[in-house]
Amino acid sequence: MPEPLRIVMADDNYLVREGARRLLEDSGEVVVQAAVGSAPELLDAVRRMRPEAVLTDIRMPPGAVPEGLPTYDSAAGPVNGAAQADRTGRAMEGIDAAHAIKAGHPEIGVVILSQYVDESYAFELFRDGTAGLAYLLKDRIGDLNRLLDALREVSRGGSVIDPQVVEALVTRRVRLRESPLAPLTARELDVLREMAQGRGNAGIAAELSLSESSVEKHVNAIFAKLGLTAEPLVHRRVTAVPTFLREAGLSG
Amino acid sequence: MPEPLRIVMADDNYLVREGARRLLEDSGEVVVQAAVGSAPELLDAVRRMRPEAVLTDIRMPPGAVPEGLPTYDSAAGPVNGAAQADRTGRAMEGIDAAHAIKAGHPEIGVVILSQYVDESYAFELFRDGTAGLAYLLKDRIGDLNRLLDALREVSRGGSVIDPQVVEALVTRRVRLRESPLAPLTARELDVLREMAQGRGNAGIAAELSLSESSVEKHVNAIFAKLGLTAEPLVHRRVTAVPTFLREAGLSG
DNA sequence: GTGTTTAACCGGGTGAACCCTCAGAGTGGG
DNA sequence: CCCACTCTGAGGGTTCACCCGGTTAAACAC
Repeated sequence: MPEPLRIVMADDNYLVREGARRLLEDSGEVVVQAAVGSAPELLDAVRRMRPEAVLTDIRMPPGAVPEGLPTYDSAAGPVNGAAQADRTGRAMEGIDAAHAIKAGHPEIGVVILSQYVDESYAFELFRDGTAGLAYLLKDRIGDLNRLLDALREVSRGGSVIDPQVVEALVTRRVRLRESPLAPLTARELDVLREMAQGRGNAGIAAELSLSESSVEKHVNAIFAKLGLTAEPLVHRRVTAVPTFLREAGLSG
Repeated sequence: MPEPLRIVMADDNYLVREGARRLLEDSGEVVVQAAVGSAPELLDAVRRMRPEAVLTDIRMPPGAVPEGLPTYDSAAGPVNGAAQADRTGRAMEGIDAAHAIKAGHPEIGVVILSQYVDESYAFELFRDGTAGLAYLLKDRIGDLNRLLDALREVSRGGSVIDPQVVEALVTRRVRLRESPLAPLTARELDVLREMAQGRGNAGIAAELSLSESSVEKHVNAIFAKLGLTAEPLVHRRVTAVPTFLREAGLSG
């Protein structure tokens, strides 16, 4: 049996953090040097402990965990967080922490755990390369070995990506290429964006410093490219807007 | 120290299920008779074990967990789930299971764990009363005692609701009353719904078996009640639609 | 029985949104 | 240099969406 792997782990959810820590330690294959609840605490623990690998949730609060909630530090025992900080809603603090860790300690592997497949997050995680990085889905970890294997793999510079995440990355590229917005020119997108905000042609003209007839020209082209042919009972302007909002959400 | 509480727990997430089970058992205050990964398995385990309390995630798949993923049954040891079943996307299987358990065994308490505050789920959980039921948020469980206290409370017929959930229930009622859609008559809502689907006045007239001038009359009243006064650069029809979609999502 | 509200519908008028044709300028590729 | 595309703009015409005032009928509350 190889020597246990030294890791630091982070999850702001108490049950996940303490439960996973217990499972990993009881396996005998991992030493959990710290189990923390926020991104700053994670970076601090990595600095102090120099683990071989890090296991973190993708959704990490940027501030400390709420006051009174304990985390675990093998050198100092349970510690209390600082004053409560509000969530920013950004779900990438785990990824930001991974990049920061990699920048400061390239030899430390990082395993990111995510509740959902989100190809934009995976894309962001791997933008500087995949070495020493893993992206796993919480609901598809069927036993502890899968997690232990990932930790070991990243600690020696390898990479592990859940197949569903790979598939999502591939389909994202295809959907962007096949988006109904793809044939629109930049100016047409400008006009459609203003249209989606409820502006009439005069309002769009004012906003983009164009004449109304130019706006009309663009609007007609937009309808044609989105395949919105004139139909007697349809209000095309209204139907163009959700198309734009849906596709804009995809790419922006 | 009182006698340990006998519980059955359910969560389709392996890390949460096995980690929480380990934490609870190590506390010495709980005996986990079964730890399962799906709603049917939960109901089956409750039938066989007759626990004093149940701890379940709100988001439970209706089918068995994927093949090969182990769950734990203290009488039978690790068991494998049946053939893989797709997720339905409904997040209330945990609540449906709670209702089923309460119907069959009123003396068994149920603790529901949820990742998010969702007042419609809480409303649904408590629609037949709150006795023997708890609704807790995973991210606000700071230590094991909070969970143990809830399990004990529901096992003796009490009720525990996270204050954030109570607040969400209260603000839901207020928001429904203050919705901009509240002053609209039923017929106006019909017209607005068709409008939101991109129909012109002629299309709405055809769909609702009305004349166009009746539709025009309703449309004008809708704009007035939504406070959408005529402004030179604004296309009111386009701005009415997201208002409707947002508010309809709230109450639907 | 009376009054109010909702729902339906019409006619007339105005303004905005399409829709087509024509035209000029700038940019980039072959 | 030529061609295609994008962007801009105008004029003329048609259609649709508002907007107002008026009417009738049904349902409900007082």
